[in-house]
Amino acid sequence: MKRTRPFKRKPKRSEPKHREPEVVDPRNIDDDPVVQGILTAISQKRLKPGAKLGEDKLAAAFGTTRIHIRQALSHLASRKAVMQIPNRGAFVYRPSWEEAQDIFAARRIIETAAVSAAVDRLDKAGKAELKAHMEREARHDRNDRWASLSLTAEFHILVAKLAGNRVLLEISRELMLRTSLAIATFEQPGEPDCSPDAHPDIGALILARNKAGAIHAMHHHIEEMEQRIRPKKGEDEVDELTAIFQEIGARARAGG
Amino acid sequence: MKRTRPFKRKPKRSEPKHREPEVVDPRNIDDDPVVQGILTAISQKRLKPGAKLGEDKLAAAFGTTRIHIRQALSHLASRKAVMQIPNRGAFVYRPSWEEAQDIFAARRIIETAAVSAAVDRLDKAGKAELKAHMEREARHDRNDRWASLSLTAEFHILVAKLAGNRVLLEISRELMLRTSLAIATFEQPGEPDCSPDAHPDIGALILARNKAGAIHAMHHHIEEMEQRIRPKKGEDEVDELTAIFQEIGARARAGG
DNA sequence: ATTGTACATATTGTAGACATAAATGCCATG
DNA sequence: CATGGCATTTATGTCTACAATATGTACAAT
Repeated sequence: MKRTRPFKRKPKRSEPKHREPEVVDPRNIDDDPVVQGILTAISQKRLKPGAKLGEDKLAAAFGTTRIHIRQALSHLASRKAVMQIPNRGAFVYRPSWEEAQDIFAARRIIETAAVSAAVDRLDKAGKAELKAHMEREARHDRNDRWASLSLTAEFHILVAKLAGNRVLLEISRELMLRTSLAIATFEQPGEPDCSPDAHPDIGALILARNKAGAIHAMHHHIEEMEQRIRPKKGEDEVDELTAIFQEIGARARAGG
Repeated sequence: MKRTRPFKRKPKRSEPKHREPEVVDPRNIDDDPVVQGILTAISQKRLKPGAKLGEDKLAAAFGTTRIHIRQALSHLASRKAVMQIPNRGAFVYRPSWEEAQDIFAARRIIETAAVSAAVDRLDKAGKAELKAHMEREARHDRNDRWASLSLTAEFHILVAKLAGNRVLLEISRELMLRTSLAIATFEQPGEPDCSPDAHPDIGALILARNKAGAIHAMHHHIEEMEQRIRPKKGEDEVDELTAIFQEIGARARAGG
């Protein structure tokens, strides 16, 4: 070493100047490969609602440590993609029947508004994007279930993107994911998520700048999706039990 | 001990039966006192956008360890209440000007829909709640800034609650918080967040079941809020710099 | 046969220590 | 007087080990 300082000049640092963060790239946890992986697995329905997400197994699968897994899981929990239970672990989120209905209702509100804005703002680039997507969706292999699921989701995301509101886009993304969980929980086996003809119709109406028509078509489309799910009998029994126990628990907390 | 078992009967466990979680209380990270504390501090504008949230300081302030703080911060980051920057720490989120506008636009869409649903579903209990809130808001101490802020936020939350859609309610909560960050970032000093007469008007229209009128009033109210904020000159310069540096960074990454 | 108890195991939660990166202050140099 | 390098300090990121909790199995008791 060149020189040791014999003593500290200013032992107490002068009030650390709080420089606010200006020119930096904020970390985006959504780019985390673990988060991405779990999300795509869920939206492709390879992970079913209620499936256990063990930390060790995930760590081994993704080749990282438990810390990253924990961070990813807690992020997914705050987006209601997984449910965390103390000392038991993380599970793929399973919405209740009421929540499923609320999700569809929220989507009706938000996506009809998105369609409206998309029609208003439609420009050349937007038209091109929309046409490109519609072509891809028209001639994709319908037997490839995973591709179908991805494409149908992308259509709704694309409409939200064309609306030009990033906040609404984030919300739509989240609702899309929760929709696929709702469908996975309550679907009748074998039916597709979206009816195959709805997207071309909506797309064409947007391209034609038929605002009222497009809004109506989107509303109807989401309504149709909702009508494909049914509350499961077994679920109702469980919900009944849950309600009973919750009431008991509440009484216990209140009474003493 | 009573007896030691000489050997294991089944050394390999028979495929752990996956019991799905049914009757359990999922952890709600929102109940965490750290999360609560930071959120209320933000919505009361005691923490300003850009303020640094050091882990050690928070741990000391809340009397807990860094682990809990980290969890809370990462949760808040995924709700866009704080921004995390690698190796620098967490800061109270500061929305961009575009984001602020998008937030208000999203609120116009969602809260007008909420008002509409609230009018449809209004029952005795709802009327009572609404009246009770309006009275509290009418005769609160206008000099108590924190109480005012809480009350005005509660009105919007109450309307979302009356709409009877929990998903929409969560979204509204999140947008409320982000609104207060947007206002804190771009407000003209000294002006209140909400105009004082708007809430009684909207409440009266809901009580009168005047759906169209209530929707229009809510729309106008949010528009008015939005018109109180202005892009800051300094911010624009910074944004310009940010854009430049981001471009440079992207070029560097692309070029090698 | 079914229920209750105790131990074994697996998994999650937590704490502390260590590694690493950014920010600050000091000092030399132009 | 301003600027740039160097060392120190502070703060964050990560790992490892241990503790706490729940689950599963075997066995005893009714």
